[in-house]
Amino acid sequence: MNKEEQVMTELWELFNKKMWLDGYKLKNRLKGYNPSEVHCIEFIEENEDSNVTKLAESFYMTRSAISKLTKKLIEKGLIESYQKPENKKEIYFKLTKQGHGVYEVHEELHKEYQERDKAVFEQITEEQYNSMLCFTEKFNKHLDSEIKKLDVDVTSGWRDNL
Amino acid sequence: MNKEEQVMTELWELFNKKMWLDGYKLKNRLKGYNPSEVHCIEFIEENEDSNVTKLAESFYMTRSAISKLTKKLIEKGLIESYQKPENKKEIYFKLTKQGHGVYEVHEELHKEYQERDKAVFEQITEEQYNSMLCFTEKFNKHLDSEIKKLDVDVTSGWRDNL
DNA sequence: GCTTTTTTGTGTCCTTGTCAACAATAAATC
DNA sequence: GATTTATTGTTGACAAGGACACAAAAAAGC
Repeated sequence: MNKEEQVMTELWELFNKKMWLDGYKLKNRLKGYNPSEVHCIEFIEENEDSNVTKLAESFYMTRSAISKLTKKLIEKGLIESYQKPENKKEIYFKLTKQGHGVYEVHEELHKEYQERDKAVFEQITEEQYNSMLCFTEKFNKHLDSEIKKLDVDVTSGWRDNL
Repeated sequence: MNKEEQVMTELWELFNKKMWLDGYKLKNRLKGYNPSEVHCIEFIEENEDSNVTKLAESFYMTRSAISKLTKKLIEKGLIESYQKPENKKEIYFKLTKQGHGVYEVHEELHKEYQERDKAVFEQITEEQYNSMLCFTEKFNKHLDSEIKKLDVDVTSGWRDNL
């Protein structure tokens, strides 16, 4: 295996493990809420005037899926929707008090993850950080342009733009 | 945002994009097969005597899901199962000719991905590679030990070991 | 201004994966 | 060697998300 493959493989495993582990902790701490819901709450808190489309773009999911997810969050009383007088089409979301409670717990959890992984990051030198950031930035830009080339809406079904 | 968060965030985005993009290409090239199926075929080809449990562990999925996936692959004529005379419990899988055809196409696709992303990897110095591999290896080992601490079976439902 | 196109959100059907319970076999314990 | 425990794979009910089609509103073109 060449180094390129090796890096990608290791990153793949890393992500699977971290997602599994974080999800496991989350389900134990926030019973009744799954990672998607919490992730959604996090985004709404941190991005003003978020709507179905913005959430879908950010999560690389369909608008359909987000529409159902937000509906459920409204029913659970975690978020509420609002509109602006000048636009009758777009529907925005914000957290309720209860939703904010979930957000806070998740923030704590996030700190716990960092604490848990501190041992790893402490060993990373400034230079190594820069190497990685250099790599991730380049790769992200590259993928953005490749996705753009397709001229496809990331938030809709496959055939929409074929 | 500190560097640690920055790295993780960028890696997260990178993976979402790459998975979306590769999945998109795959669905166009191998119509009728989805990423899970192809991923499964790939693993079976590259790991002798793979069974439901090994697949589940590797994919961080439940045995239940893999059981259904392999069943479908058998029905589609892409893989076949076999047993060993000394063990009546474990069921192993291998590819059929048709399955091997799919494997080959996926290999080509994989090379295309590499070709597509070559521009990024060419800019990475040997030293930067080593930095990243150092990081991923440490992190992977760390996560392995954290998962092991829980003493939970990754391939079964959440409550099995609680 | 009126028509056409795009954007935004939703509903229905279908696929995929989890959860939980289960049977069959193997391994461990006594 | 018999009994208990763990492993392996399967199934059915359910939940999450995608595919597709649609209506309503906004934006663009004329």
